[in-house]
Amino acid sequence: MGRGKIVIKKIDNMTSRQVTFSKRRTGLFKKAKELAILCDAEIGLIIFSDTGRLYEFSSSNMKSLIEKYSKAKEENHLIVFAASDVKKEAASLRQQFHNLQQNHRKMMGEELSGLSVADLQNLQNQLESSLRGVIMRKEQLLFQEIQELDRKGRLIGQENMELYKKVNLMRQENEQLHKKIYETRAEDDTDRASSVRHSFSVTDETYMPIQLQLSQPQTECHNSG
Amino acid sequence: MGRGKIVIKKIDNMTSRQVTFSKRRTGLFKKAKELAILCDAEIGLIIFSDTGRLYEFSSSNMKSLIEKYSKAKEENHLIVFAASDVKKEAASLRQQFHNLQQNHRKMMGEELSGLSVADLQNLQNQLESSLRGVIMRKEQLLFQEIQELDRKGRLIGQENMELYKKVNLMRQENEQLHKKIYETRAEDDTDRASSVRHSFSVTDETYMPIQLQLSQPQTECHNSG
DNA sequence: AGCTATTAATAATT
DNA sequence: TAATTATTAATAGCT
Repeated sequence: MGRGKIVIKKIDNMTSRQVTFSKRRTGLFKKAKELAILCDAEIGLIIFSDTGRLYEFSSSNMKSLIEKYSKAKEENHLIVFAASDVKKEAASLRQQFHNLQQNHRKMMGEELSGLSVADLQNLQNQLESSLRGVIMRKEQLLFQEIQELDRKGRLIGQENMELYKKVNLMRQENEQLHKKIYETRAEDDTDRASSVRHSFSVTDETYMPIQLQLSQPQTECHNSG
Repeated sequence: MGRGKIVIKKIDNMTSRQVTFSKRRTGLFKKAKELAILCDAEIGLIIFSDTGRLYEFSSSNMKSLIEKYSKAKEENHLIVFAASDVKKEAASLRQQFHNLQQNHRKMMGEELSGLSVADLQNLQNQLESSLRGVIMRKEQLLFQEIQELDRKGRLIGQENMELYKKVNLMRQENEQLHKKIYETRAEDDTDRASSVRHSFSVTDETYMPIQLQLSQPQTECHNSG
């Protein structure tokens, strides 16, 4: 449709490129308009020239068209359409955050200058109430820990008792065995037997006090022979 | 460019409208592409058919083109371009708000179940510190108020003293006037003069104690005669 | 910017 | 729906 056929590639000559751009742009806009009217279509056309100039055509309203487009694309949905909503939410959040921060600062004992005596009394009551709650919770935890330690201590104490009973039994068995050896070998070797017997002996008390220290490993009881 | 010339108005016949839409849409896209290539332009074309179907062409990327367009328009700038930024900010604010809220709840003595004894101790220290600050501030305010009341009370007391002095002076003046009348009228009318004299008299004490109650209006002092 | 020879698009038709 | 074609519209190269 011109004096000669052309190949579709970038026009090198800047002047003729700009001329062609002007002509074809006009033609494109015209065709877009015609299509919109003839076929009752909604059309948006955005053109940036190579120099960065913006040319646009919209059969209705470009902003609403872009919003409609973004909605239709679904992926961009949030990016464009919900922008104002997000902005509102952000503003609201900023406000909420600010309020909470003010409140929190007051609770931290900062920025009290604007408060009346009544306000301060309320704040004091709140803090005292919170403090009571925190102390109560802390004491509850500490009490639970003490109970747990006590329970473990008792268990270990019982285990100790059992072990002491065993040790006592073994000591008695040992003594009897020593007696047998003493009776069999007559009276010529008293010293050696006595020394051996002493090396296996434990303290005479069968009573073992229950101790609550958990850090003492059980093995220490066996080693103390 | 067809078998006959046409006028640019909406095509009534639905079938031929759809056919024309299809043909011209193809042609429009082709021309848009050609313009983009020939003149190195950035082009975006959005078409919604009358049935609501979306057709689009972009020489580069539609999203970035829309962003560029919005930037160029300036008015729409925030709507599209800053959308992602706003979303990020909103998310960040949500997070910050949540953190602060958690923190605040703990300070309010709520939701302490997740805290260790050490955490609780820290919280207790913070609350005690805040409480000290609040009480200190409250006492400061109360002290200031007391000082102010004291100052006002003293002023009113002084005023009272002045007034009492005046009253006493007037009483003396009164008495002297009564004496003059008594001397002039001889001794025949003592009772009447005495009653009149009594109606103008005030209490004998010239001493007036300074009172700090502000709620008592000054007029009451005068009435108590 | 305007002109026009020529190509490209497309309306009507099959 | 797709292809054909007569006709109009667009425009490349020129002035």
